[in-house]
Amino acid sequence: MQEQEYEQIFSRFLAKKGLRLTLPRKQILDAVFSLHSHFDAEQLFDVLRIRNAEVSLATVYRTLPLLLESGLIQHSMRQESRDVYEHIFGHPRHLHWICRQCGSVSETSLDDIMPYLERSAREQHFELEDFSLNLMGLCWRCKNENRNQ
Amino acid sequence: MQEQEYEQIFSRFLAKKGLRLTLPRKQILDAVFSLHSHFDAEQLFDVLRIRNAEVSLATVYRTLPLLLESGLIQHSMRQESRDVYEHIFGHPRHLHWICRQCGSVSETSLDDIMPYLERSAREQHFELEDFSLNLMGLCWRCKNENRNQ
DNA sequence: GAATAAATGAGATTCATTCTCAACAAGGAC
DNA sequence: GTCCTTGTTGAGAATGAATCTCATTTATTC
Ligand SMILES: [Mn+2]
Ligand SMILES: [Mn+2]
Ligand SMILES: [Zn+2]
Ligand SMILES: [Zn+2]
Repeated sequence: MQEQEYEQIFSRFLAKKGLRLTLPRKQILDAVFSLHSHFDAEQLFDVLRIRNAEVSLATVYRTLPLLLESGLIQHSMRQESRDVYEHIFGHPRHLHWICRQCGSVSETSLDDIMPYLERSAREQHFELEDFSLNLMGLCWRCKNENRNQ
Repeated sequence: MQEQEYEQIFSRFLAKKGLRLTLPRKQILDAVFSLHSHFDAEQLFDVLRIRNAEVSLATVYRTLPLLLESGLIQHSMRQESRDVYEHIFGHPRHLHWICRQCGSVSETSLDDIMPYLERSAREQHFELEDFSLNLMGLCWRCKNENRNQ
């Protein structure tokens, strides 16, 4: 398999910090990019086990902040008292609509909103690094379901 | 002291659920509205102790979801692995700029953004109940500080 | 091939939050 | 009033995601 671009990015990021792209880190990285949805630490750990990667949960927890700092993943939301992430390299930023009843999450574009946030950041001389916009309520499905009762 | 409007609101909310505005709940409510900044459960508990209200921490944790559901407070952010709230009754919604270095939080208006969110919610038939928009990065202060080193 | 610094797994620990449970109050029916 | 149901509370136990400790291993530098 050819070297992925995300691997180069992570490897360079690590090198800049005097760290190395070890096998466990590479396996975690690959697992993260094998997933195409939101995940928490435990789910990522499960994926690693399925892929026969011998990585401990401690190392998963240790690697997540590195992936965050490298910009390859983002912290997306907190659900059921777990931190939820997703990879963002190669994906446009988006916002999350979270149904409080069924827990479903859907995504929409940030295009309309970004310019305002960027302008506001500039006005305050705030160096924006990351952000999250999560909207809670009832999805159309649950809304209808509630109505029919 | 005259009865506060928030008390009426909370009382009615509770009644609708078959619950009562007991003394501990009233004391928690008053403590929440005596604060004019973000707070977490422990900080609220401290305020209650200072005000000589004999309320247990368990009751604080039990009352926060009720206050949330009543719409009197909102969950503002998560900081240092604590859930942070603030009362919103009588305050305009706003977004948070959180400095990752000094931990400071500043607020700006949501006016520019709200219409887009509301339109987007309508388009998806999503019933929006709550949301949070938190922006992480470096405040101007920390940005300058880092530059001068 | 020493010396140094980073990395790891296993298991212990932390600590915000939730749960359990026994005791207590409020309110309605009679 | 008493009985009964339901809600409320404090104290302390339990939970569990996330972090930390430490002994051991691995890579890098000189
Ligand atoms: Mn997403
Ligand atoms: Mn605020
Ligand atoms: Zn739903
Ligand atoms: Zn700062």
